[in-house]
Amino acid sequence: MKRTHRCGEVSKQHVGEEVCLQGWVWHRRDMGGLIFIDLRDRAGFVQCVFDPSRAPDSHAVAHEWRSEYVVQIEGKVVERTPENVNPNLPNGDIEVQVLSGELLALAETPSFVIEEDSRASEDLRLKQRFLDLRRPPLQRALRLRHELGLAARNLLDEHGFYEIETPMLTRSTPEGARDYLVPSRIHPGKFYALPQSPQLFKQLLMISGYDRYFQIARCFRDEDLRSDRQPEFTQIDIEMSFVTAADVRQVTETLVERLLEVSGHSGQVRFGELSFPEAIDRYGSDRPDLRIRQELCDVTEAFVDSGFRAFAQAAALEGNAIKALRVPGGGAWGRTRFDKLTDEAKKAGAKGLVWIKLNDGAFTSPVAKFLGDAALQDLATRTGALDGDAILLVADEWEVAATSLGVLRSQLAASEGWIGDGMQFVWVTEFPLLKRSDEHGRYVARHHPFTNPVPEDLDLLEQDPLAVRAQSYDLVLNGVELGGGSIRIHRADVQERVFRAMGIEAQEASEKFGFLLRALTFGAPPHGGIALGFDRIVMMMAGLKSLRDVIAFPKTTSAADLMMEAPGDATPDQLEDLHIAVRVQTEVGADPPDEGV
RNA sequence: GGGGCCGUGGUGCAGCCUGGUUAACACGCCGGCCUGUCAAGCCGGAGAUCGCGGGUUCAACUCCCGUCGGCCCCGCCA
Repeated sequence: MKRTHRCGEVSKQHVGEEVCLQGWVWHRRDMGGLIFIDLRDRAGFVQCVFDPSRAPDSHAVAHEWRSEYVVQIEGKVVERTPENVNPNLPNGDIEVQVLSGELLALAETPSFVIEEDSRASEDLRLKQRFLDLRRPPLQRALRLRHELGLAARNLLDEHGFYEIETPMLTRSTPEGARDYLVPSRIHPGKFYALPQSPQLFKQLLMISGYDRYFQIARCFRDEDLRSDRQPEFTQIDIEMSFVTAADVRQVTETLVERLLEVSGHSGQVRFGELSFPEAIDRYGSDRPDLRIRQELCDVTEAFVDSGFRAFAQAAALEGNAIKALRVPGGGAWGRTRFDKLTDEAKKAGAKGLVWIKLNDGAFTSPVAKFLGDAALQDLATRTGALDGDAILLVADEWEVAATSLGVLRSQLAASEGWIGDGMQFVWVTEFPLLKRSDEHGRYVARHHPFTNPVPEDLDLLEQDPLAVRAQSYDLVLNGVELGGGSIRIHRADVQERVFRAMGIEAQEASEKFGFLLRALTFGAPPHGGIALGFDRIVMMMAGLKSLRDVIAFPKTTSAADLMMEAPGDATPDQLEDLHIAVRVQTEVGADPPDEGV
């Protein structure tokens, strides 16, 4: 007999039916007489009853079954008697009375228990990912991932997009992250690079007239990892011709609304908008978490004529600011707590942190004596600080002052429970086109070098490059950057000016991006697009905190695959073919390399 | 590249600071009892020399150094 249903799909509507189920033995409860087995598959599980008086053969078989055996049962779906109903289970009102059972495959005792919330350490689970993937949370996450990917494809198709694949073996381009390189056998000494994103290809597709493109594209970046960063990850990559930033954002919002719907986040979503300066000024971050209500205040004015020399001087300087953050309840905190906050602020670039406590109408602060009561009262009014609160202050260059307090804002929000519920989407726009790079000693693109400047800022490119705004936009959800995009440069002359502003001369530009510059001379439509981090979207929609929980076979923080034992050694023959000599530092006492598989 | 935390039966942890008994506990596993359990229960049992290497010491799971691996963070990355 063939399988008739998935275990988790058997429900009250099947009562009376004869079914054949196949799946894994999950929990087995042997009463001596009756044996209960929860038979599990990707759809869920169902309780199967083996009754020695009704079907002695199958009962004897089930007696031998153990966890994770793969088995087949045939039986009848019956309603449970009222006292035996388990209301906590989706199908706890029914069970399968087994008539016959057959073993399909034995299983070793799993090295960790397959359960909803595993207690096993993550590296063990990663080593035996095939077992970990049996756990319901992983099964739900990968199902959701499938559904979101499918929904994205369908929606983009409905909006006239073509899904077009672009190469995985491509060439290294300057700017951006470190590339993963692939040596060429046929071209000795040359390397392909795995794409950091399909950026250039999608622009070329626009130039070729494909009008609307998307791809659920794998991207690779050889940088150090975090819980929200994997060396290979997936983007929903979108590009459109003859559009403005508003058009791209409109499509993106429609897409995100569909994805919310599919993942069960019903209700209206608002997409807020903040300019980059506003985001920095109010939240101290270019990806603010708007679930946190506390905002930064600008109190520069309060210090202009203040008796606190250090701050008065800072306030007087052009481009500087004094930013304040009100900490509800901070009045009760001790010295140590503020010292720790000061350390954090310094790590974030601030020169220091000033704190003021307000208790019973009186101010306490290391700098209280320099300020005087009137000034302190003024500060309290400006920040809205109440009795029992504290105020944190940083004086510095405007962006440094704001972002260092922004770091404290996020940290305090996490520790003090300031984070509200919901999905707070916000577009961050008007990013500066360029930023200073200490590493390169010149300006580099904040987004990427093909981002179109705001037209009215174009002439600032030569005079005041940092003041040039980009036609770019980031989509932020609850403090997590879901994606970003821009309107691209579609004129060769503008592209050359931008390269020049970044200190890339015409010859260098043509060496590195010649194909793009050439393509731009053959009739490029105005175009723009966006790339959304698909893994992050799934993570957020599933309410999870780690990307590893929404990727079937993720890598560790050292970019290793513990199950495959990747990366692995290459054989001398392979290296020979690739014209590669390996120079590894072998240290005395170091472990010998693993045997591998 | 830097900082922090962790590594003890199959799994998760206690012990380590204040070196010295049979390395505790829970889950899992094995066996027994049990016909309505659903994280089944009760009884019994097996199972670790403490990531690896070196050092200190009469003696190291415990102290020191190094190393490997995992996680988190900064730098990096969009």
